[in-house]
Amino acid sequence: MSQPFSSPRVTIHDVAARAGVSQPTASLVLSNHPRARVAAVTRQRVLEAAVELGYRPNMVARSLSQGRSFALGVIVPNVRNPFVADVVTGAERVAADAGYALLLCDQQARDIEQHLDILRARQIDGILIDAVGAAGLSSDALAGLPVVLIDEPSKFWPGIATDAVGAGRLAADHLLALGHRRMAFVGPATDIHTFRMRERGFVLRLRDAGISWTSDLWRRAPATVVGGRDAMRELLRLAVPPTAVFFANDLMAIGAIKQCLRDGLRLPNDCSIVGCDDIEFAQYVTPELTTVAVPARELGARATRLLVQLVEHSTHRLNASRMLPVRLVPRGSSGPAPQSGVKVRSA
Amino acid sequence: MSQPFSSPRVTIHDVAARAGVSQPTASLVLSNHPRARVAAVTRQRVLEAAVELGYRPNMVARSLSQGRSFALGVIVPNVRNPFVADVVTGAERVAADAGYALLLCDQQARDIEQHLDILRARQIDGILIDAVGAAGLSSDALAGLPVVLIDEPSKFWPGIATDAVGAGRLAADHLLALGHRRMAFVGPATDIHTFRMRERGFVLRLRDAGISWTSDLWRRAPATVVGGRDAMRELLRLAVPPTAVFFANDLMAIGAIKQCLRDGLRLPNDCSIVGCDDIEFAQYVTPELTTVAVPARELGARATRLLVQLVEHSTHRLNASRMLPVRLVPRGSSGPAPQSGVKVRSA
DNA sequence: GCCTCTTGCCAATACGTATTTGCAGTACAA
DNA sequence: TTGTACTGCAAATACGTATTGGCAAGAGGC
Repeated sequence: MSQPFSSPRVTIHDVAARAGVSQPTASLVLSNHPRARVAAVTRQRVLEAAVELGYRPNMVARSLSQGRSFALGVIVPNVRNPFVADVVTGAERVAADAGYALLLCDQQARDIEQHLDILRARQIDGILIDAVGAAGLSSDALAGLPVVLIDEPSKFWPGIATDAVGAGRLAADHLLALGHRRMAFVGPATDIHTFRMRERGFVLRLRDAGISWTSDLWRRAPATVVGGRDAMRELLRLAVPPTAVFFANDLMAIGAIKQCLRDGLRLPNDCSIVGCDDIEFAQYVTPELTTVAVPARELGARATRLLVQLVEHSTHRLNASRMLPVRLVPRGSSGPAPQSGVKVRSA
Repeated sequence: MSQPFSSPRVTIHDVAARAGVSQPTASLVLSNHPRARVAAVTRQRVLEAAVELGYRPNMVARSLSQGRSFALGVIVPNVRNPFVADVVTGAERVAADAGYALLLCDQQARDIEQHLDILRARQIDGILIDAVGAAGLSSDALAGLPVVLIDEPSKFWPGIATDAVGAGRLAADHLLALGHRRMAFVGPATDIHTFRMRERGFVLRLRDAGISWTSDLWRRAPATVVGGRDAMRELLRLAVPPTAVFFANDLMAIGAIKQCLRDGLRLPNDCSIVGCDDIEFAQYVTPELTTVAVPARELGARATRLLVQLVEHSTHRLNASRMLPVRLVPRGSSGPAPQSGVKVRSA
C-alpha cells in the first residue's frame, strides 16, 4: 500500500513471491495477457499482492522485453512558436490518454538526424514530425518506424494536413472582395510544404481574378515576427507599395503590423494585413489581425491518434489522412482598398 | 557503414563477433569504461567493427542495466504559455548538449502525480518542475529522485528561481516614480510561489511609500489573457478605478490592455499597465507593454545544468541556487499618473 | 481402467547492455 | 627457478519484464 521511503523498487518477483506463484504467472496476470489461462483465485492473489506492495511495472524492462517503449517522439521546428506549442499540446493530450509518453525534440536543440538517431536508440514506438522541410527527410533514417507527418503530405508516410491551399484562397478572396488589386505575399525561405501551398492558393486566386504582380511584391523572410517586420519595411519602401499583404503565418503578420504602426500607417485604411494560423495573440495586437484559422491542437491530436493507430495495428484507414478545414477570421487589420496608393508618412 | 534497409538491429554481440572478442570486452571498449584494461589493438578492432556495422547502442538495454535512462522529465503547467515555452527551450538545449532526452509533461494532459508515476516507471534520471503550486509536491512521490524546482524555492529540493520580490519592487518603484498613488494588483488564484513573491515585492514597496489600498484593488484571476481581461473590466467598473495596475504576468497584462482599449481608455494616459515576464509578445501589443523582464530561457537552462550536475555527481554547489536577476523594461503602457481619477467613457 | 483433452502453472529463455570475477599468460624481481 | 604482480580477456551474472513450451493434475469419454 504505502511504499517505504526510498526503498528498493518493488519488482514483479516480489509480487510473485508474496502471492506464492512464479514470476511468469504474475506477469501473465499483471500484463493482462489475452491468452492467459490463470485460475480466478490465483489471479486474485496476484492482484492483491501487487496492490499491497505498491507494485509499479518497470517500463524500461518492459520496453527491452517487448521491443517497444510506449513513448512517441515529436519533432518540431520550434516550441516557441505558439502554433507549434498548440500542436504539441494536442499531441500530448492524446498521447497521454493512449498511455504514451512524449519525447520533445526541438530542432532548435539538435538537427533532425540527431533526433532520429536518439529516438531510434530509445526504441521509440512512433514519431510525429511537424513541418519538416522537404529536404529534411531521408527515408533511410525513418525506415521501419511508424511516422506521421504533420502538414507535410508525402507519398511515403501518412500524415495529417490542413487545407493550406484553401487558406491561401480564403485570404485572396477576402482581399479581393475588399477591392484590393495590388497585393503582396511574404513567406519563409525554407521549403515547407504548407507555406508553399498557402502561397499557391493565394496565387491561384489572384491569377483567376486577373491580378498581375511583380517580383517586388513576392518576398521571402524568416517565419518570425522580426522576419515579417523586415519584409514589411521593404514593401513599404517600394515606389508603389501594396495595399494589402498576405503573410504565410501570423508571426510574420504581427511583425508587419508593428512595422506599419512604426511607419505611421493607419491600419487598415492605408494597408490591409492578413496572416495565417490564428494563434491566440492574433486577437491581441492592434488592430486585431485578420487571419485564416488553422486548427492547431486538432492537428496535433489527430496526427497522434493516427500514429497510435499505426503503432498498435500497423494499419490505418487512409481516409483518416484527409485535410482539416480552415476558415477565415476577419478582424481589424484588413479593410477596403484605399482609392489611391498608400502614403508613407515620414517619421 | 551503411545499414541495410529495415534490417534487424546491430547489437553489441555482432560487434564483438566481428572484432573477434567477447561481448563484455566490446562493452568495455564501447562504453569507455574508466577502469577498463583493454589492449590498444583490441580496442581498435572493436571500434572499427562498430563503425563498419553501424552499431548504435540500445539505450533501453543500457537503461535497464545501469538503472538510469539518460532522460530528464520536465513538468510544466502549460506549454502554451510563451514563458513556459521559453523555459522548456532553454532546458532542451542544455539537456541535448549533455546527452539527455527530454520528456515533456504538461499538466494540461495529466496531473502531476500521474506524471511522476510515469517518469519513475521509466527510470527517469531527474525531474525539472516548473512553477508547481506548494500544494502539488508530496515528498513521497519524489523520494530518491534528483529534482530541481524552477521558480519554487523549497527546503527539500534545490532549485533555480528568479528574483520575484525584486520584480514586484521594480514594478512598484516604476509606478511610484510616475506619480501613481492608487494602484491595483492582479495575481492568479493558485498558490504559486513566484507570483506570491511578485505580489509581496509590490506590496512592500507600496507600504514603504505609505500607500494604502482597499481589497477592491487586490484581485485574483486565472493567469491567462482572458483572466487579466476580466479582472481589468472589474477594476474599471469601480467607483474610483486605479490609475495603475500591476499584473503578475504578461498574459494577464495583455488581456488588460485589450480591455482598456475596448472600454475606450487611452493608454497610458488614463491608466498604466505593467506586466511581468517580458514574453516576446509584450513588444507587439499596442501600446507596448511595460514589464519586468525575467530570463526564461536562462532559467530553464540553469535549472537543467544543475539537474544534470545532481544526476551525475549527486552533489551541487549550493550557491548555484542563487536567484536570477530581473530588470524593468519601460515601454508605452505606463506613464505619468493622471491628475484626476480615470474616466471611463461609455461605449 | 485407459486414453484424451483441458486446465493451471512453472522452468527456461529472451531482450541488449554493464559489471564483477576469475583465469590464463606474461613480465619482473628475488 | 620460484614467487609475485600485473595484463588482457572471457565466463558468469545482473537488470525486470514477457513469452514459449512443456509438465502435472484433473475432467470426461469409452
